[in-house]
Amino acid sequence: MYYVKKCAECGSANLFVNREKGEIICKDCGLVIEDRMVEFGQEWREFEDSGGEKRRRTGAPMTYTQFDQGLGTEVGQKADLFQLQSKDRNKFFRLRKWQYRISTAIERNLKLALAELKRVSSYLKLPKMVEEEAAMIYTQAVQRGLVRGRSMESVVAGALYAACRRHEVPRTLDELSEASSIEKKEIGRTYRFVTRELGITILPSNPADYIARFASSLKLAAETQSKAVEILEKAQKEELTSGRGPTGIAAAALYVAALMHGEKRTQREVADVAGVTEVTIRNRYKELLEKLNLEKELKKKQKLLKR
DNA sequence: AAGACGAAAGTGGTTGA
DNA sequence: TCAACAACTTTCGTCTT
Repeated sequence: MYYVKKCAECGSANLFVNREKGEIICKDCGLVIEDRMVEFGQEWREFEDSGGEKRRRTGAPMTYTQFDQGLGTEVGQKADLFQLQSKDRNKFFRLRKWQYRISTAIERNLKLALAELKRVSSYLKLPKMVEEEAAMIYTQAVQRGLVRGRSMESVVAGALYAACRRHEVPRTLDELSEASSIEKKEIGRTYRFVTRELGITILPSNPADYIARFASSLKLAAETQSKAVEILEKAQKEELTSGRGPTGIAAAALYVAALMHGEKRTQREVADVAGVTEVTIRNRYKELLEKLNLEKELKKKQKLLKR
């Protein structure tokens, strides 16, 4: 659907469409081809329910997509967008006058919020799609009055965090916190609240998603990276990953993988980039060695490396 | 001296009555 | 709403390289 037929990376036509997540994934190389499949089943239904019959096809959902597409464009065009949006709303508040005040308030809020969102997003070097998704989530949150009683910034941060998770480019709460100067727990709270209220389903984040970023911070070879992922897969099977912090597991897997490939990093170094403590790495590391029988493999490699 | 290891106590969040 | 609980952190002493 949506006209994507081939993988941009390897040209394969072997694609997997995940409607729920709005993604197309190449089965051969794993590239996620983002398309504008803005299909949030649950939210749309919500709007259909409250928006009346006429708006069913062309109402609120269109606004999102227009808004969404416009996000990626230049500032000059942004004004048009807001006009469009208010134009769209005009129809609505002809019927209900009081809506006027709310919608202008929403627009004002949105302008500020999107500026903040952009700032944080560029600070974290997030992909455009994530930024747009976050904007969409934020827009919905505002329209549903979820910002009331919370600071705008914290909702922005929460929306960004959610968008990151949905796109499997996870940033830790710590990173979001640093970028937005909102407390970690506050972001977590609004994140949970917003996703619950909007009915956004988020897959539990996968430790493997962190590997690439951590590995490059540590300047580890690609080999080591894939070894770490391999270890992670085994760990999943042994149910070592459930309930534990994904970053800790990712860090431990990387640590082991680095040892095996003679690219030794100290626990401290790994712990720092992963944002966990050495103790956590040690615990995970111990579990990994025990449960996956990596001990002999590790010793063998190390003996080899000594010579 | 630096890193690895592990015990013990403390913190923040989840869960279930 | 509160207490029990698991995961994680902090701190610190000891062992290893």
